[in-house]
Parts: sequence; structure tokens; C-alpha cells
Amino acid sequence: MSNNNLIKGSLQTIILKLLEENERMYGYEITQRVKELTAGEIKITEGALYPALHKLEAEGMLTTEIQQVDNRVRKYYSLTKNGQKEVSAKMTELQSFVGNLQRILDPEWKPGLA
Amino acid sequence: MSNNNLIKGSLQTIILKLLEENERMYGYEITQRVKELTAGEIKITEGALYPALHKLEAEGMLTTEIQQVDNRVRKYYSLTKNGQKEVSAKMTELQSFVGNLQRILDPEWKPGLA
DNA sequence: ATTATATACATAAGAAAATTGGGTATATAA
DNA sequence: TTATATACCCAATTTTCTTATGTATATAAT
Repeated sequence: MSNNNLIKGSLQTIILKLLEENERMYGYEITQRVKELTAGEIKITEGALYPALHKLEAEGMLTTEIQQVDNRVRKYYSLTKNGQKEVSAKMTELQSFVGNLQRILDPEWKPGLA
Repeated sequence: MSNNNLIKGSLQTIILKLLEENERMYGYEITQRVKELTAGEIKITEGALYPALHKLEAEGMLTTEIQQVDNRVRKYYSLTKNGQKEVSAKMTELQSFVGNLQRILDPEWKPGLA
């Protein structure tokens, strides 16, 4: 009935948001960017990343473009129009959840203080 | 290798933290408290809550005490000593993750600004 | 030479955590 | 007598992640 998604899948939101900021990225690049942004504290594993990318593509959120770079294959992902809409939705959802989490977990916060 | 738990289970942290603040609570009370604290936006389902409580009890984080109230059975949960330690650990972990999440998702934030 | 590390993609088995949909029971308000 | 609230529980299924593995190229180290 109600949708308390929690953040069981913040990975999708991370992927979409990075692609909103970067126009196009390939999988390995995403893992490195996240590692860099979090000082190595969050490591996106390939076993989680690639299935997530494939799912987002299958859902029409991303398109791909394969490119050769130094004899190695890169698969670049970009947001579709639906994907662009989805970023906003997912970000709102996530920020709302984090806000609610703080209301629960922050002892300073008391009900009735909006 | 590395442990980027993400928040796949913020529910455990929520339960432990509420019990840190309240000495003892029963399951139904937890669902109502969370609903109240988040203006109805987060609804803990019973299918998620009870298994989580049983798991925490099995792990030695919680103890239970059954009590009759108005002909109805209530199962009160309290933190054990291990549970009390675990609250701090879980809270640190969660706050760290939320911080990292913001570094990834907040476009204002740039690497190198600590 | 060859071993290790980095780059770059992918899949598959299994675990963990949630949703969904039941089931039992009492009390009270419509 | 029907619906809602209180109060516990479990099982089937789904989703998401971990762990392990496989393929392949490039480069630095021993």
C-alpha cells in the first residue's frame, strides 16, 4: 500500500545522479568516481553495478554507446528523457527518506516542532 | 573485501536507537512511533519488523519480557549490554554512509574540500 | 619472462532484507 | 455485525547485494 522504500536501492539513484552531472559515463568510471568522492569509503562492486546498469537500460532510463579506447571496449551510458525525469523523482524520494531518518534518529528532534 | 553496507538495513538501526531512548518498547509501539515521528511517511510493516526483532534478539542485542495488558499480550523489548554497544556502532555507520551519500549526490560538494 | 595491477566488460550462485499476503485474537466504535 | 484498532506471528516471493568467477588488453614491477 504505502511506499516506504527506505534506501534499499540507493545505487540506482547514485548512477542516475552521476549521469545527470556528466552527460555520459562508463561503468568502470562510475566505480572510480564514487570511490574518489567518498575517499574510498564506498566501493561499488561490479556484481552490483552492471546488473543495475542493465536494469536501468531495460527500463528505458539509459541508452548505451560502445566505443573503442586503446583496444579496450567501453560502454558509455547516458540518460534518456525518461531517465532525466527519474533523477528528480529518485532524488526527492531519497532526500525525503534521509530527512525522515534524521527525525527518527536525532534525539534533539521532538515531535511537533515540524 | 570492503564493507559498504549501504543502508540495506536501516531498520535495525531504527529499532536499536528507539530502544536506546525508551528503555523498553513493544513491536506495535515501534511502528506507531515511527509513523508519528515521520508524519506517516515511513510505515514499518509487520512482515519486516517482527523478523528484525527476532533476529536482533537471537543475536543477543535485545531481551524480551511478555506482559498482559487488557487481556492482550505485549512483548516488550529492551537493549542488552551488547545491544547498547551496537547502537553506537550502527549509528556511526549510518551517519557515515549518509555523509558519503551527500558527497556523491550534492552537486555543490566538490572533491578536495574535505 | 612472468607476475601483479589496472582497466573494462560480464554472469551466476547464494545471502540478506524487504514486500505481500495470509493467520490468530481481543476490544471498541459505527 | 462490520470495520477499525490493537497485538502478535509466519511463509512465499521479490529485490538487491555479495562473492566468486570468467574474458581480455595494457603496463609496471620483479
